Amino acid sequence: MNGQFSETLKGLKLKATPKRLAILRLLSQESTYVSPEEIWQRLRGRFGAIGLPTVYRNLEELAAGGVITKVIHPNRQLYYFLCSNRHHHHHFICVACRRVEDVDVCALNDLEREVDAKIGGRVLSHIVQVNGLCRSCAVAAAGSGEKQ
Amino acid sequence: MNGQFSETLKGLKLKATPKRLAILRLLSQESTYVSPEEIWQRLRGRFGAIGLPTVYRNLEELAAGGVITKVIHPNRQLYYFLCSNRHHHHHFICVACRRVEDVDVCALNDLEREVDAKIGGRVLSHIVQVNGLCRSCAVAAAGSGEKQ
DNA sequence: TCTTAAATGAAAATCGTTTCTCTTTAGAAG
DNA sequence: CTTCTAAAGAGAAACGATTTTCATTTAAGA
Ligand SMILES: [Zn+2]
Ligand SMILES: [Zn+2]
Ligand SMILES: [Zn+2]
Ligand SMILES: [Zn+2]
Repeated sequence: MNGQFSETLKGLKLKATPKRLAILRLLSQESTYVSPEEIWQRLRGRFGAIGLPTVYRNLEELAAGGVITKVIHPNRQLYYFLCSNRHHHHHFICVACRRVEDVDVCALNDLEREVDAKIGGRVLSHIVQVNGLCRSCAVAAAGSGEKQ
Repeated sequence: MNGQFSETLKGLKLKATPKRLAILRLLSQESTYVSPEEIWQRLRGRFGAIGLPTVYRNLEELAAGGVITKVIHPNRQLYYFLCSNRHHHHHFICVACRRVEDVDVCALNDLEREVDAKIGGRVLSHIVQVNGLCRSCAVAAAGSGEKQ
């Protein structure tokens, strides 16, 4: 389990430090997207301490290495999510409870090709994300009275 | 021309103030995405003055009203773009020169339907954006020596 | 005009994120 | 098991884009 993560880190040429392993372990157990601050709060007790900059740095490195994913949030803050789905896909995120669901959109390679053909140049990255309320949050919202 | 914008603002129940009209005019003449700060800089001379918060507020209102579009930028700062294409579509953005090109992806309604069916709940918004280098910027980058 | 809610500017606050600098440590080499 | 060094981390401070506050001005309908 930890060996798994150590391998992952070795693959990225990152040292398998306790902090990194803890961050990975936490993310892997979490089914929602999480902010650096939250990760920091949850990790503070264990270890003597962990610095917030360390959390930010590691999350950034892991995201750059493709191990975790950044969430594009309407509030423009940073959130990360570890998804074990190894195929190219994208996400539905619940803005209320922060759950994440995989979305397999078939047209993505087509998309990149279309852009490539029409615009030329180089595609560096693409974002596809659906924001909303998951079923339970939508039901809850409907239960109390809100718009419509 | 200004009447056009006044109508737009009236439609959003926003007063047609000189500042708003100027922001709209500026955006409509611009073929790239622009930051609030840049808009502010360019508008300072005309009028006695315009406040940066005013720029931020108005851009946000216009975006909320669907008149302009937010760009999701890798550097996580705010950028806006006024696109006259009235159909549902998304964008290719050049991270170098900030040009914006329309991308018509056919699968979008399908996407929302798929999410709706698979996940349930309520879809509030979706993001589709392709980031890269436009043709000329890619050529320029290739011209000088960079990675690969 | 007159009236009023909306809009604005200037200054200050906010706060998520990053930088700095010194100390510690993982991991490879011997 | 030591030694060595580049990488990693802690804590504090800085940063800076964005937002808030609040007193003043203004668009627009009556
Ligand atoms: Zn996933
Ligand atoms: Zn939810
Ligand atoms: Zn370009
Ligand atoms: Zn467009």
